[in-house]
Amino acid sequence: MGAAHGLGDAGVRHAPGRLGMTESVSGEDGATTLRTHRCGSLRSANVGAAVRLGGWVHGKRNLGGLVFLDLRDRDGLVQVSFDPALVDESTRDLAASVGKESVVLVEGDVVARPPAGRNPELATGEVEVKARSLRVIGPAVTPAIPVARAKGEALPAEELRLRHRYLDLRRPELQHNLILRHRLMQTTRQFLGAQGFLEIETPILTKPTPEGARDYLVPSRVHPGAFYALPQSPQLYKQLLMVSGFDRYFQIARCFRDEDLRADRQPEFTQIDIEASFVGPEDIYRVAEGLIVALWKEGGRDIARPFPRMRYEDAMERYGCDRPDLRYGLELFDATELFRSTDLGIARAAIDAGGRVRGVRVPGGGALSRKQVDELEVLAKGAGAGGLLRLKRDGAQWSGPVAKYLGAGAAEQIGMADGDLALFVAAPDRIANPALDRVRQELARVMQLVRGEALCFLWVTDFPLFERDADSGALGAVHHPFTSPHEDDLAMLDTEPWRARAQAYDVVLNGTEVGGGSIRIHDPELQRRVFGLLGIDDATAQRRFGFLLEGLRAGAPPHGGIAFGFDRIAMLLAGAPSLRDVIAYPKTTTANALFEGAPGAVPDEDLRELRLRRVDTTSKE
RNA sequence: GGGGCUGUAGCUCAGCUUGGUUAGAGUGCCGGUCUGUCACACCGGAGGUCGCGGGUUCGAGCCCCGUCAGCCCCGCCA
Repeated sequence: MGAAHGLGDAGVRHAPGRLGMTESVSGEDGATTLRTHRCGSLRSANVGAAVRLGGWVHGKRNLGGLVFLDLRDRDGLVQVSFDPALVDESTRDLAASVGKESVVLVEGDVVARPPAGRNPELATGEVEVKARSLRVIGPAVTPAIPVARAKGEALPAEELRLRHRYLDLRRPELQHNLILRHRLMQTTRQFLGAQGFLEIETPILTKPTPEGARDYLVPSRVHPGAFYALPQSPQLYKQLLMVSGFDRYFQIARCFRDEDLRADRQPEFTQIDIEASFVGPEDIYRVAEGLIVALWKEGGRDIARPFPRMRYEDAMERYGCDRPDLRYGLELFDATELFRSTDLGIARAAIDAGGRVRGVRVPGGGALSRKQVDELEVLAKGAGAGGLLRLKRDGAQWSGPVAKYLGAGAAEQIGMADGDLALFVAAPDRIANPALDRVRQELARVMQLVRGEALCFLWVTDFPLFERDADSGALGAVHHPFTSPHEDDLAMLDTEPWRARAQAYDVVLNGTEVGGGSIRIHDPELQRRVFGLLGIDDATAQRRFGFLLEGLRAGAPPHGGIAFGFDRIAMLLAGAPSLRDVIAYPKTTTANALFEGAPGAVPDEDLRELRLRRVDTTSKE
């Protein structure tokens, strides 16, 4: 945080290629008929120039005879001085009386500041503008929330920041975030365009799909009682573009899902959507890695490729998670054999029921307090585990509830060194995996195992094609119903389809999924079989996805693709704590738009035209 | 659908544990002094539906119930 009124990011500002200064966006200087430069772009090289500036009054210092204004625009701040020797009294009085956040036009001369008067915390701190004239052309009422903040001053409540978004967006931090977002979009277009990908837009008003997330619905006026849906993704459209022969497609696509929000989840969000024909997974990996390298480079980070890969099966076994954070170790291991012959009831019961005992070795974990381990157990239980078994080594001493059940030498087999801790969950994998995953992540946090700014990218491959509902046994698609089975597992579709792998893959960064995709089914018969396994009969498939099946029958090339969460990437590269900080006008956790007040009521006559009627929902069901 | 945290001056917060005089601080805002500040400094002033509704009580910012909003999490997100 820079000193000057929280203008911020002083360290970043001077790092070449990082911050969205004029030069790095498009090379223009902002000159118009009303101004010659942007305020924040002035440097020592401009000394001697007569300039006209337009900007917002960021701060004001009135020393009596001498008045300073800090003038701000998207490039930054510059100090403007009103010296009684150079301006008449009325101009100086105007400068002294202008309200913060007013828009003014200033004419003046760029001068070098005397050495003692320089401000090293300001990019323009070597110079100032000595004003000759001032016009207040956009007077501002006192801002409801501060734009300029003192060092260490807290942000206003997020509710107010969203309500007065036009003010919040004036803050240099958010200006930086949106400028970065712009640059990432340009990088995407440039990179994919150069690879022969065509940017093609697909409809926003689409056909409702009962599968997957809830749709946002739009009533049709021309077809009373019928609805469009806003797209959850352009999936089917892009597959049909492949059928049409466009070969390589991309879109920076807005997508909509009517589900509950999180800090990293908005009801409308942006994906980099990619699809290509005559490809296998390797082709997608190559393009995706190239794009990611380009995006992170634009964000100021160099990353190595190719990314390491891990099969889904191995990720679950070693980390209990399909998007493991590889910035730290703490791999899981199987201790079933150690416990099989013991009298430890919990372990025996779990093993007899077909489960396993798996655990995590924690080097130096003996230093954790009883309370800290108790808290880990709370997390494990919250994730569904019955408990967390503890074993601790202190010199030659073994302690913890598990110690006395293990035979001689058993503890050594676990490979624990002096001062180590081991934590076990005895349960079937579907319970142990999420529990150990939580424990592992919390251990990394508590023990501060993540240091520096490591970027651990990873491909997770060979996801299962289906997941089985724990109660009904019904199959659901892990990725989506159009995902191609692994060619080696096609035979399993008739015998044990739940074991079949998919040609599906995710890109994971530090435990966060940044993208995912698959090779699609291009054979209409195979697509019908997969629909069938998913419980979608021919008639239903025809009704919902007839246009896809029809397209596949019209001569479909093998194709596949991937989609990246663009907002999430922007958030990561901006170092922002929330998706809301990289979206100009985001929604709240109840999907409200506080600034413009959406969603809103509509007049009854509009509803009549749509053949809709308001229904009283006050009585709870 | 469920759980947690928060809501007091324009903004950020204290006051709530243990109900009791006129609800405070910093900042911002308004007025004044000040010619090199950059969190300018100094002097003075205005500014409150304690989110909203109900209840308990002689008395509620504080206790209870409900409700609204924001944030975080679980479910959900093919």
